[in-house]
Amino acid sequence: MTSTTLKKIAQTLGFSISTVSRALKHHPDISVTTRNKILELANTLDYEPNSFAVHLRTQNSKLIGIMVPTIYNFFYESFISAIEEECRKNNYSVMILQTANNPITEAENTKLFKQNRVSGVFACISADTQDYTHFTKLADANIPVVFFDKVPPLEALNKVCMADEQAGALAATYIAKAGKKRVVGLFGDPRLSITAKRLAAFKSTLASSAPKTELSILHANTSISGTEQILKALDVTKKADAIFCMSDELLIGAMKAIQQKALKIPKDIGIIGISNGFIPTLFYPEITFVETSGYKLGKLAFTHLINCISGSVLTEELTLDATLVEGGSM
Amino acid sequence: MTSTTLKKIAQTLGFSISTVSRALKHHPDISVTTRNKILELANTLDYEPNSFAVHLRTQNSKLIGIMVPTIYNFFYESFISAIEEECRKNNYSVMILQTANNPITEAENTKLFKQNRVSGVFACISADTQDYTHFTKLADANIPVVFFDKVPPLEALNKVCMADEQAGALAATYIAKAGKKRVVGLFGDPRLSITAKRLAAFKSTLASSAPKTELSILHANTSISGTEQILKALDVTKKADAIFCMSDELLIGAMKAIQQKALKIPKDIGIIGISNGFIPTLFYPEITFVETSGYKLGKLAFTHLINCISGSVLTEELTLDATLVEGGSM
DNA sequence: AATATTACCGCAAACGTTTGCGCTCATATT
DNA sequence: AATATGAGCGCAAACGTTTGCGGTAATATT
Repeated sequence: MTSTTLKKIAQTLGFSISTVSRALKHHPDISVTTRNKILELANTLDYEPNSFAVHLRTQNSKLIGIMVPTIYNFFYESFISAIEEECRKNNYSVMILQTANNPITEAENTKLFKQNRVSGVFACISADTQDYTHFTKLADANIPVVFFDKVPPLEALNKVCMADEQAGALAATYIAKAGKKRVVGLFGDPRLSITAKRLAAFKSTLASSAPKTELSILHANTSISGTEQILKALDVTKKADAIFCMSDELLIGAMKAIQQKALKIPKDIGIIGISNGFIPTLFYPEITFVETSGYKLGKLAFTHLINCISGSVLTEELTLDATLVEGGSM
Repeated sequence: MTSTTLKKIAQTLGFSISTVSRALKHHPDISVTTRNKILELANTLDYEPNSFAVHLRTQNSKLIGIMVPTIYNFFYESFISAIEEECRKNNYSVMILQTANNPITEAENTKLFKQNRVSGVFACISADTQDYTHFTKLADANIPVVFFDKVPPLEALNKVCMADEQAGALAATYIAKAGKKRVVGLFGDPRLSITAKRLAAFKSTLASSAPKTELSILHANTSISGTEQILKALDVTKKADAIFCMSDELLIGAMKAIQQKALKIPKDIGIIGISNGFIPTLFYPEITFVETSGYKLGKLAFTHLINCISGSVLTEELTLDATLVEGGSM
């Protein structure tokens, strides 16, 4: 059984292909009676337009690419969900590609996007990416790119980010208010702009709102290394009384160390993170965190990309506010 | 800047379109010198074949659809990763669609797959799905479907599943060997075949290898309801000394209850799950679990689908062995 | 020297749509 | 009764590929 085409419908009904095409999209040129005949047959024959033919003809793929390090991450997942929702509404399809934080794969993916003539792409770069030429090639091919979350440190790009400074400051303020004295800050790859921003704001806010607080900054790229760092930090004589983790991954690492040391939260130690909200609820008591909503970011990014596609191309950088969600961990 | 086509290359070089096309795929009819000229220009012009035109002409989308309840799940994620890996190797693209466990969305998605003329689809149905006609429509359109994980209770379908009975039995054996006396089994939606299989095997194995064990079976559809169930179960006078969770979601729920009750693992209570391996490592000590590898399942499913596409269509049901991974939770 | 073979390349159709334009017939306008 | 209007439909080109077939010129074979 080969799939039904306009031609087949036209032939069995005795109309021309163009009439059938127009009837199916309720073109006013077609009379109601023939339109109904055509619609009916199309329905029973389960006609679905061949999107390859459509896109080839219209020169509009109605396809949007999303590139993330991994989809197994609540933040990206919710970002993707938001995009999917909007795409469904606007008759777009999504093409999701993972990079696994590998710059080679990243470059490969941009080629795939180009082959598939995507109308635009959302990209979250990996930590190791230094060369951005594959992205400029996309731009050369008239494919707008909106970077989100982890973005290149370059000017004149479309970026949609969390308010990283605000998030860092919010956490610092909370720790200061709780009256903590010895704070450990666990941060990610220092090369990432997201790390730099969160770190700077966290540091300066803590310094100004609680000047006497001891603060030690640790860096870790994986949850395992996070565990090791925190275990070491907890082995000193003057133990920390609060930990701040700038990401879910690091929070997972820190929590394992705390459980291993059998420390009670929040009695023995307080902990606060920056998260999209899933990981903090896995524990009891639930972890207090600064919320960074991938969903809202996705909605924002989508409208921005649509603007870019439609031509109102004003490269700009948008940011999304952060809010604090209280658990019982401090 | 519009994208480069065969025509453009042909015109600037003075060759015909067909020569360019053949040269680019190293057809023996084309001389080495012209081939090199063409390859060079194509390279500098950054030529990428228009996949819409290719697929329209070849009648082969080289596109594979994956439908899952959610991508935010380590099991599905690793399944998808395996598929992506194979697709990259074999020049396929993937189209990932989520159902959010909504049968309406599920039906919509099959339409999208059909529109995009996917060569085949992997589908994991949602618990609420009762009507399978949208899948039979896919089959009518000559699009093979391989069901995985959660599959319809029908005959004559392509299915790729975990060895659910074996997984349930493995967990039961482990509990019996540990000498546990009062066991709570936390299971998912009883309508799902996956639940039925795991439950039956778990029950009978436990009954035969440790006949004197008290066993109470609980059902929960969400992690929250899992927490509630376990909290209730822990409130009775004769507390359970072991908990079995048939899924990650339920494990999360159970762990929250245990943390809330401040029980020590494994001293106060033992716990074992069925998982793909991520969630159990979030805790200390890490949870012992029966491994169900989404990655391996993906590899298996892919070769099966390729067989179906190539026409060696023998509807069959494949299963994948389960193995036990020891943590320190029992 | 005549013929057969081969290397290299172009023609043209087809995949399934969309859409500008033009055609025919019926109705409305003088 | 002659013309203008419009409703309803078809023609044909185009989107960018792939590919069977045929053609020409150069080389090999007798």
